[in-house]
Amino acid sequence: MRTSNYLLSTVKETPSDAEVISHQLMLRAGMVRKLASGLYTWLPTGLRVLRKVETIVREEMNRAGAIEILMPVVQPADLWHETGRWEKFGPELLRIKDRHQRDFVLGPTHEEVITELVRKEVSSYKQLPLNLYQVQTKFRDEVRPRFGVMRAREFTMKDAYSFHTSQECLEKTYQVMFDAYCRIFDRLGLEYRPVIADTGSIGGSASHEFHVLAQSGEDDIVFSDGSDYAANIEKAEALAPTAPRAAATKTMELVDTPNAKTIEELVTQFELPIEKTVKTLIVKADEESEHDLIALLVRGDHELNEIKAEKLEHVAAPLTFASEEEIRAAVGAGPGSLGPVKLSIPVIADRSVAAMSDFGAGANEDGKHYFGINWGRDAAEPEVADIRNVVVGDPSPCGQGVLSIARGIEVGHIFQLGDNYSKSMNAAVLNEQGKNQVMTMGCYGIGVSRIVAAAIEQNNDDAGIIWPESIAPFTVAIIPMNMHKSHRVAEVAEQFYQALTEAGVDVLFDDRKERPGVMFKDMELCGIPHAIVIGDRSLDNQLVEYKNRRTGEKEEVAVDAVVAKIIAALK
RNA sequence: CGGGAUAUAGCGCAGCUUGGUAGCGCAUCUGCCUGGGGGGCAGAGGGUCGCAGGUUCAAAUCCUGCUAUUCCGACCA
Repeated sequence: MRTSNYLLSTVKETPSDAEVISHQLMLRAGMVRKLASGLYTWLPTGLRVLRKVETIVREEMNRAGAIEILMPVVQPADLWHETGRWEKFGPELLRIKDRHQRDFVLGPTHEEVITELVRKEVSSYKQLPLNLYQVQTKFRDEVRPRFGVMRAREFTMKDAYSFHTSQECLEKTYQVMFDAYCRIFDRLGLEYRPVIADTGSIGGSASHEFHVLAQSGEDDIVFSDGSDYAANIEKAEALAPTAPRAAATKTMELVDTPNAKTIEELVTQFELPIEKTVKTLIVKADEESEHDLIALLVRGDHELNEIKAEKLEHVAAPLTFASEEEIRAAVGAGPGSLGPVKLSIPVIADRSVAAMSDFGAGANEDGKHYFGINWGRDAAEPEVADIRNVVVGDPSPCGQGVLSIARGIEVGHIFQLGDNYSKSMNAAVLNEQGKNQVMTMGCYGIGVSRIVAAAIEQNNDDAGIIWPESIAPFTVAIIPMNMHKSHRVAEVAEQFYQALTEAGVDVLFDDRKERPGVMFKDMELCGIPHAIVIGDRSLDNQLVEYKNRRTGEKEEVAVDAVVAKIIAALK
């Protein structure tokens, strides 16, 4: 490609509304442009990268035995009613009507459509297992789109769905997909980790996420230093303290705490160790509970894990915090003065809270706390559950090592769905006994457009993007000095361009009538891995300069050797 | 959903307090110079100041409403 025939669209200044580095660089390098909140146009350079990612994903999916199809973005609401997700999905699901006033959705995912397809097309166990995938646009009406294509509303996703007659068969395909994902992220040249994950709104049992490690990631990933255990913090189990609860040493006292509405205020004003305090969070109970509200207790220095909490029996899902009015009506005190003593609603305590003694908590009376509370004596022994986020230094749930935490960008997610969708949609085949059998499903997603941003988060410097070779928009840049005056330079540049193009290399030939500095900056901003600089100065000695974007190393190479050198380096 | 901020040339911003001719840098176009790191000189084009009302002789500027964008929060006990 010649820049004179191309839309390079690079920008010198950093757009003011771009927060993270990948978003800034994608705008500056002319990869994407925003059309509206969460909606992006892909410019030629961005599209080239996107396509390269797609190609790697396709190659590895095909290699792993998956078969490509393409399903519509617009889906009839009927299917979503069948699975109950029309109600469950919430406002993220964009609902539209056609001219006949029939309901449709813009597909945020395709379980319904694929299950509808397979229940019609597949009727015998002999046709299974089957693994179908597509690379398709998804739409999720995100609460807060941000970070450019990292969390966009419209985005490109590879989604695969497998169908089986047995759990064993599903597990086999699940493992094949797990391995294929590792190959994909290896080839993409990214630093990533597969982690144990929650299944979220998609549903199902076993699940792993693939995270690209980056500071700007939106998820907390938990690692053990004593094994290869890794999990999303949503899913990482906080083990019960091994030491038994210490015996009570204090009597409970009622203390006036008019200015302590938060744990922090309580701790600083009364010199209480934060590990001796308890937070009381009031959430709504589900319809089957006898009570409207439930109290959740975590230690003052811990955070509630909402995913764990909403899975508890009698806790309403999605987790909903009670309003101040509801709390006052039920407890008689407002937030800031709540605690387990003489509390009239059911209490669920975190494991670490259950192991506490002589602790402080609200008195359920405005402006007062109890200090020196002990379970059994001052409050009934609570129901105990794991409801907190793990923290750095916690013992690993695998039994070996302690936990550390890093940020990750979720770029892949695989699930064993089981019969969640096939059952509600009655997707069955005849088995070997000639009996109807509901299929077991797996589903496997990769955020293709998000990978482009994630790759930049991991690969950039002050000058711009540093693409891994496998997904660079161009592999080689030809940068001629003063080409429009020097015939010699132009001739050599043309010759390189043809030779590399014929060799199947993606070349960007900067034939603009620009000054050298402009061309250098643009090629570096765009992250092209290899550059050949041609100028009269070195041509005098039959040399040109080779420059590596990642290492920054420069090398003088003989004019007639540089093309061969680069082609060799690419293999 | 709650709170804050912003909206002026393609991009980044000033002007608004104290109402009175629409401004800067970059980019764009023309010419000349320069030609190994976003160069120089000279000239040019480009704006219903987010939208709709209101106040006023006069509104980018003051008032009201709306829209869009963006940041923070949504762990608060």
